[in-house]
Amino acid sequence: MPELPEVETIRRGLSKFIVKDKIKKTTILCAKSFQGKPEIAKVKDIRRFGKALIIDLDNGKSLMIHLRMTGQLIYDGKERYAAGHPSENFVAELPNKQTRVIFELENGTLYFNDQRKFGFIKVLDTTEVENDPFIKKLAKEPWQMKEEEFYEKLQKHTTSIKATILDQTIIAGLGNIYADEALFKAKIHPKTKANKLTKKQAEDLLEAAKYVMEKSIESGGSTLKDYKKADGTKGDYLDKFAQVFNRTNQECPRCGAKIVKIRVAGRGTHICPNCQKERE
DNA sequence: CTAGGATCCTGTCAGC
DNA sequence: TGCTGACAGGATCCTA
Repeated sequence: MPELPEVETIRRGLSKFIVKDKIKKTTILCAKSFQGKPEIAKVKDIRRFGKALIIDLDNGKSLMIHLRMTGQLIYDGKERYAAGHPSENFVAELPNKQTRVIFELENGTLYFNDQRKFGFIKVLDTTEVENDPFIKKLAKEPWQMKEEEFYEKLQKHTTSIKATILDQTIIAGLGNIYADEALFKAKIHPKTKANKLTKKQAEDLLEAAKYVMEKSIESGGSTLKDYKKADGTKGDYLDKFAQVFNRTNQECPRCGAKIVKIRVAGRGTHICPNCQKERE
């Protein structure tokens, strides 16, 4: 679930708590969730490549973390910092049955929770991070991509524009939410063939992708502070910026038509049938 | 090379 | 209440 904005939010938030602190002990509760041998070392830096997080250690090793659908990182020290897939775990007693890995640091504890076990942490030599297959194949992020380059890339793909922008080797960072949001903003139907987009549409889409993700990063993605409202009830951070995602039957904020949920590229897809007309 | 579908896993929710 | 199937903010592998 966490897409680029959530992972960037975690990178920024977690850095404040664990950079310069030392990992003293690692407890692996689910073997599938941790590949390699745990390291005892200080945290030097946290980097991000697309949706992957890299924790660089001071002994030449790095921890690559991919949260996939349901991963979360929750730091418990003097205060709690939780981000990733929003759930009750943000405020729950930890560890619990969804906790897969526990890192004990000098000043606190970092929990890696992951309901569906699709996410993982793996130990790499820091010098090898950029050779990791996932990271090596990763395309540029929207901010690094030129309009012309994006348009040229789309010309090579005959599948739906939604499937195309979800492909991290074509453009990095978008997931199901921001793909829907960007397509809505650019007024493009998700089933449109990628190579049928006009140059103007490609430009609008790239611009929209940057806009929706920037806006989400500014609002802090899904973090503890958004999760629990002042009255103690469950928050919904999506309400802050999502125009179509998870808003089936609600009114389109642009034209008032009812938002519809369809299936594209095997994923639930939200559109305004009036703003995003299917052509041909 | 492409594209579509199954798959990894656990949990929740709608419908009967 | 209990069961069943569909679905889930991701990516890879397999097939044709």
